[in-house]
Amino acid sequence: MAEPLQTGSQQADRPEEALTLPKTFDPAAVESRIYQGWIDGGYFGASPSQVARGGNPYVIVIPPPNVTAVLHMGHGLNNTVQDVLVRWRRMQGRVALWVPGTDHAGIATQNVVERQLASEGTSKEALGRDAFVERVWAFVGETGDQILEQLKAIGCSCDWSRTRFTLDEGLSRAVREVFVRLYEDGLIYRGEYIINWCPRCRTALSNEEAEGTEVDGSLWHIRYPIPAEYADGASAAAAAGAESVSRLPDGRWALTVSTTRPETMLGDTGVAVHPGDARYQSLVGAEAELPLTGRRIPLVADEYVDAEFGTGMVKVTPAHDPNDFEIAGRTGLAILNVMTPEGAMNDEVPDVFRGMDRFDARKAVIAALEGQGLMAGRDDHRHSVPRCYRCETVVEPRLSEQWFVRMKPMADKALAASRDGTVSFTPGRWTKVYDGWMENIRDWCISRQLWWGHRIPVWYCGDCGEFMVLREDPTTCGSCGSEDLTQDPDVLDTWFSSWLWPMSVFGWPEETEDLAAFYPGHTLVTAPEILFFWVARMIMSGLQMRGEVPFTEVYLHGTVRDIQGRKMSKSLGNGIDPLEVVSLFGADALRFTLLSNVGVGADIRLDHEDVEASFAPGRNFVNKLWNAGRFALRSLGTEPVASLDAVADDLALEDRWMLSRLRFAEEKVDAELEALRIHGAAEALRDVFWSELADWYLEFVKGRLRPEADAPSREAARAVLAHALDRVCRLLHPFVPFVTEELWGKLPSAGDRPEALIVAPWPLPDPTHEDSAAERRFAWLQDLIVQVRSLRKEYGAKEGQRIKVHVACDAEGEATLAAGAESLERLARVGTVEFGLPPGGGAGATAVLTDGTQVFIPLEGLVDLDQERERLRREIERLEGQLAGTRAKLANDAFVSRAPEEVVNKERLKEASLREQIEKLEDKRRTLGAGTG
RNA sequence: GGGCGCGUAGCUCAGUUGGUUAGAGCGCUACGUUGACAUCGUAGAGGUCAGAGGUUCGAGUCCUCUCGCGCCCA
Repeated sequence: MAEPLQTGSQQADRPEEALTLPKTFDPAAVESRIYQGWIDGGYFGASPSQVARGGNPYVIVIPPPNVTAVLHMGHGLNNTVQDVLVRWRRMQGRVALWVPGTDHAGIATQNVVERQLASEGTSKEALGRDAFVERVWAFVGETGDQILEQLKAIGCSCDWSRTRFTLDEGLSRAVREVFVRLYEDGLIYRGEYIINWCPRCRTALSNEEAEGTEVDGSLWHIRYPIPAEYADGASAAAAAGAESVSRLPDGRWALTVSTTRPETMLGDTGVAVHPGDARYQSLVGAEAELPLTGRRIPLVADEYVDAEFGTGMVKVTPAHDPNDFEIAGRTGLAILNVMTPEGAMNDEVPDVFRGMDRFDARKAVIAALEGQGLMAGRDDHRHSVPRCYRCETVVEPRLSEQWFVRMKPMADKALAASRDGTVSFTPGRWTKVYDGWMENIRDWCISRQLWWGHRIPVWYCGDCGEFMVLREDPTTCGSCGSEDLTQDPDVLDTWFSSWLWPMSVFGWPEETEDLAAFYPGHTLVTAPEILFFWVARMIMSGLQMRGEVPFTEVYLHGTVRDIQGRKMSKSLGNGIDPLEVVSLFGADALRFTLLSNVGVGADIRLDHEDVEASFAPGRNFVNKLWNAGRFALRSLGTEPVASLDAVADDLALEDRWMLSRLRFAEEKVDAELEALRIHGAAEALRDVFWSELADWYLEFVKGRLRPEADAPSREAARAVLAHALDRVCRLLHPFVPFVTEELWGKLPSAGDRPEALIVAPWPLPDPTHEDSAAERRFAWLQDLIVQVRSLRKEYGAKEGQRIKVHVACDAEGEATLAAGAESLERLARVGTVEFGLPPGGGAGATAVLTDGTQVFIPLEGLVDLDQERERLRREIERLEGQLAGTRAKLANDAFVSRAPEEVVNKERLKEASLREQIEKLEDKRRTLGAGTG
């Protein structure tokens, strides 16, 4: 049953039943109702007209999750952080807009559907391209918005009316526009180079998509015989110290090369040494016999070779290694591709290896070489093997014709934007990582041999051989008029559309009102893993296409890990499903747990085997908040609450203290959020709500809230309590939106207020509430109470036992105590308070506060005099330890003369305070007599 | 090989420009069901701030090195 959000106008006659809340907050019962209320209120939306009317926009675009994705804890963290920022800015009055959407995720999505087809006994080839793409669309149509629905469950306040998908028509137009424009500007080119090839996905990958993984592998040493006619050169080289040149058992000369991938030797077309390497001078220009193939390959000189590494001689496989490809380009070595797109050996290799998978071929080649006595040995070798970031198949460097983006010109601009602070990174250390990547930028291979994605807008003419790069599909060849046109079969890298996301979601390349109002945006929140893939490229495209960075601050949060520090992943089975957490403890508990853990850029550890313990902090916090609200509602009753102004003259010490602490928290939370220190804000909120409001203020005012209490005092307490809870709800709303909205809606308030907390104004610190005198005096009272409690406990006073307390303090203390006696009595279970120490001492326990106030508790029958003497001795010893440290500082001329005046003064005050405390404790100890202590 | 980061209580982590008695949550110990909350309260135990040098009147904080761990790029 949908119950509308509480509104300000309903405040006047709050029904009695609203005062009784269930003992624990039941998230399941209220979350969907609250969320629907926000939707119905239209609070998530933002329109350009608001900006046109002078509104100040605040824009976040979501890192679009894959259409195939289901929500994991990483998404949970990422989106919770974004929601905090957006809700905070919205309450500040900004035109806050958070644009949601999904990414078509070329390889990932295609893989999922291909697996489906395989399980049905068919394949994409059997279906044909068009039918396959249709099938993927159907799949996306079914499950594509699943993850966005899940975001609603954790409270995300995205403008759902603006949901975008990277394959939407408008966004596709943006992709095509950029491709054509960059081509026209000479920044896109087609060429035949070594690219990273995934033999399983059968597509090219960018350098960023080939992830290096360290493995303990092998370095094989293979001997290539040297034909007899070069024996003189070989013998000269050996004499010159070339260790890799030696004789085989049959007397032939041979040279030794090393490789981690023996199977590639079948594609060798040469051997190279450094031109300055004297050892091999006599062999440059000679030839070697390539084993197993019957081919002869030349020995060439090239600067690339490191004479110091290994034997200083390398085998060259131009079609299967990027460096070797470059060597071939410079030296004219032949280029021989020996593998199929699937990663098997092709027809260029001897019969026995043909059709063999590359890893089988490796074993076969090794065995064959051993059989011929040409395997010189093997060393353990730890090295990096690139794997496909989508399927983890070992990537094969492969010579092929692809489309590339020339990155250098764009990188220069993007680097400048970081250098001059136009865009900033939090934590700051990522700036260097970003700069480093920009400085060493490499061209971006953007074509993918997939069917799911943005088709490359290039057409080839079957008649004249020309090709065209076009914004609109052509019908005839621009050169010869032929209608025999074929579009490039490949699609573009998914990131080639996501790098436009901050512009394309607003309609670019059209100059829309949205674009004018909401571009550039402000904060980008994501994980460092996609700094290069996505963040860096968005900055480049923004600058290139519109001359402006797409956002000004980048917040890079940590990774969610398990208790052992392993990244949560499906394959490890160590993940925690955010939706499970929501159903168990509620969205607020999930959020607060994550948020109070996001130290800037630090990883978050959660125990997947004990979800309850992991999310207890958030759940407990929400429960505490709920119960404080429950108590307040009951105490405040149904009568109207006065404004703070109206009760200004009746404020008690604790009222002034609470207002002063609130003012501090308001300032602190805001400052922490500005600096993107989310956990700092969460901590400040916990402090003010739990440690101050709940632990102290509520306990202090309980008496004053009773119906029989003195009316002016009661009204003041009611006003301050209502105000404090209102402020705490507002400050907490971005963090725990559901429970605060629910509670706030039921709270009484002094005047009219907005219809919902989500759009209530963010609290501005009221400087008139700052009250250092109240803070000092209240702190004294707190100290007194804690000391009494501590002494009670020390001597085992029963909880229910009302004790008598003597307090010897100054006039201010007496005044404070006179007003706060009731609280002291209740909070420390005190029966009577007497000023001044009892004449003649007597059996009891003593404590001294930092200002010299003496607290004496006569505890007949409880206090053991020896125990008390021992306790006093330890206390004096502790204080003397501190005093010694302070005196040493003050005795140091260098400290007194060089440290700032205030630091020295502080030390002097500390010394006096310590001395006074020690003296009083010593006095007390003397009156207890020598005893045995 | 190059770069970045981390090492603070049993565990997970804060500690913002050097200046307090180094903090929080969880866990632990003792007591407690006083009409908000046992998803709680009160009191407490627990730290050579990885180690060694250095700068400074003063170092968890700045510098150098060592040890251990992680990540990124080649």
